Amino acid sequence: MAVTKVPPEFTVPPDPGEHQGVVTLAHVARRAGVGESTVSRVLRNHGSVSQRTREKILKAAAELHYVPNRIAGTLASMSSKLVGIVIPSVGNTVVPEVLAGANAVLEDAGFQPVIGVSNYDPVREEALIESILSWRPSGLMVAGLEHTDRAREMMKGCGVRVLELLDVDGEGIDMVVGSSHRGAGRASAEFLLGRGYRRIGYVGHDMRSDVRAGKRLDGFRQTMEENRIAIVDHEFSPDRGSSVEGGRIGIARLLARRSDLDAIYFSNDDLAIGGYFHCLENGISIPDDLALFGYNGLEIARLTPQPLSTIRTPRVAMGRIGAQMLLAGGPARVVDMGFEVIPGATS
Amino acid sequence: MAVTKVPPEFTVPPDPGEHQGVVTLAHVARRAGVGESTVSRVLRNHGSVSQRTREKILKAAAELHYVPNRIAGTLASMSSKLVGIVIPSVGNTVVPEVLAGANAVLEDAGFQPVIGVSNYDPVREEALIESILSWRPSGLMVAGLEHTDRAREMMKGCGVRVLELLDVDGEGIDMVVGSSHRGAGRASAEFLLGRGYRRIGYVGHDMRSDVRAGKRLDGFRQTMEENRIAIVDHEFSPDRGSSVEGGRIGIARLLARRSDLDAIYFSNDDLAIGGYFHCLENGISIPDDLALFGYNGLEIARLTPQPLSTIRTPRVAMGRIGAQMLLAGGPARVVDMGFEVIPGATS
DNA sequence: GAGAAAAATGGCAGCGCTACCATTTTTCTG
DNA sequence: CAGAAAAATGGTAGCGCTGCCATTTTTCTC
Repeated sequence: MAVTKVPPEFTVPPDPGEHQGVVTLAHVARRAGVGESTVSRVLRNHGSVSQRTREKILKAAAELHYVPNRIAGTLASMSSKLVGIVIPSVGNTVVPEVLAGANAVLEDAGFQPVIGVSNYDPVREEALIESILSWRPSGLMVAGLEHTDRAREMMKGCGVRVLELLDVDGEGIDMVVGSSHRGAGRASAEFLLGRGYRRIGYVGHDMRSDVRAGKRLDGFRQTMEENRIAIVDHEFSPDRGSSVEGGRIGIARLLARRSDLDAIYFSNDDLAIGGYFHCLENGISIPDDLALFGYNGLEIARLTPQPLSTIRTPRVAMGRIGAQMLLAGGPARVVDMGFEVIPGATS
Repeated sequence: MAVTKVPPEFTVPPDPGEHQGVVTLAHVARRAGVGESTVSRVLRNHGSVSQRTREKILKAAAELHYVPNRIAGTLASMSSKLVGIVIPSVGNTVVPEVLAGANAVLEDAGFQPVIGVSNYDPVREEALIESILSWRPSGLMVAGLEHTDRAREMMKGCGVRVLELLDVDGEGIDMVVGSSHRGAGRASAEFLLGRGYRRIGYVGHDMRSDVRAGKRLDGFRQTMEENRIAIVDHEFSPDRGSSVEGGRIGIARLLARRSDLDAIYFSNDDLAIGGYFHCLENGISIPDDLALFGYNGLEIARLTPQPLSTIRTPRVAMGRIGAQMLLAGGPARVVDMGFEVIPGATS
């Protein structure tokens, strides 16, 4: 059987609707009987055009179902309406909130987010940053302050404003909006010590990937040491990322080893809720038998039968303010949004 | 005081790093002493180039910190490595999972997602679709089958492959990957009726915005009616979107009116968990006094002291398979990914 | 109503890259 | 080693739009 050579015009995907190539600005101009630049002015609402031609052009554009090509527009104007966003994960409850705050601002300003997910992997993050920068965004938002050397270099030298989110403990590249995790850790320790707890355990997840959880533990430890008290024991859930299940498993293992703990500090609310469920199920009375403390101030942690003791950060506001700063483009600076200790009922 | 006219070169944002305009492919070509097309071939790894020149070019590119301009590349090649994604919300636990599945596939194929969030508003969705189409993506993923007429028209006529996610109950535009919500509603009713529950209430959130929740209720009602049993009473939480709190409030109100219910069907797991917490707090014994049933099969719903009775859908797989189909570009078709009833311990 | 100012409009050169073709160089063949 | 085939390379016309400038038209002003 002979091999049939397919003519090139049949290899392109079949396009529904009978159009010979897509409608361009030139088509609209011809149809409206005006010059291209006039059409461009009308569509961007920029420059002066008489009411009559404006209507003529709008009519022609609508009739042709014209959709402007922003790729071409961006290339020509050398300024894009794209903003790059690199986040460590989407599953996480925290990131979507920041994203929501940022997105609201970006959308109002006509910007479109281009998103990359690093899965807490710095190497992947580096690749994503490079890839996103190749879209020549007007700004770049990344989570955290820790990046590979090459990633930092790219972000410094690309001529694009960069905003680092969610953390202020460290050296920023350009603009930084977040809160102190070390400080949150210290505040957590102070809170538990202040309530008289002395035999405190820790349940966390993989520190290598989640640097910020590591910083919290750091701060926590530091304050404990300053009070000459040690963390009795700790358990790291093997789970990738944070999860309720990790908390359940972690607390079970920890309590199996140490039955004399009076409080447990969790690396975040997800784990803490898992721990809380474990206690509910096993008749461990909270906070009398055992106190629990988390981090994040998730909605659900406030709605459990006993609200969780935790620390809340203004995540939506971080996203919002971060995006505003990025678009406004002022001088490089660090904004510490602070945090709030939520006493709850589990400590 | 005289007005100082600022020379144009000082009105551009100050760029860190001393570069006179950004490095372009032409710079790399000059530095490597070769033609532009050769550089392009090397950088895209496409076409034949000798080892010697390849190395020369790569070296030059690295030395100049060259970052390709994909905007220009896309315009020239008329095919982009962008995929548009329109989602109803980010806060929702469901969407991130689908996103994660899709993103994994997209990234492996070198695509970058451009995301828009509609907040369950069809008008906003329409605007987002238009906006995203103007970036000339290679594909478009949208949540759900319900769109404004103009949105449908744009998606049909734009020559871009479209994938509708999360639902199969209705007419699709091009490709569809999801599961039946009406079917899930029916299965939920069958399950509860099969276990002998007869006095069933419903707690849901705003149906107008979340069409899929409405479809589930529809299917649920239908099966109930076929069995000559009516939903005793219902409560719609006024909350925007789904939330644990809405469930708590809803169940409280419903039980205040009707103390004789033996089961409650929730529009989703978030609400159901809220309901569950309410029961825990008020000493309502589950499932003896009252049975609970949700929808989604969230991780957390499986880890409460009593696992929630619910329905799970393969969301990550939906995202993954959807993205694969979109990139592969086969014929238009509908893939029903089905669902699974999780008996749990709350019914 | 002439002359000036302001508003409206069109023309066209790029933006940085890729696709295509032409040309040069290298590698095969017998 | 000539001649052909294959590999390597360069030149260049756009992709669709915007920014700038030149030109035309309208609106003031006295």
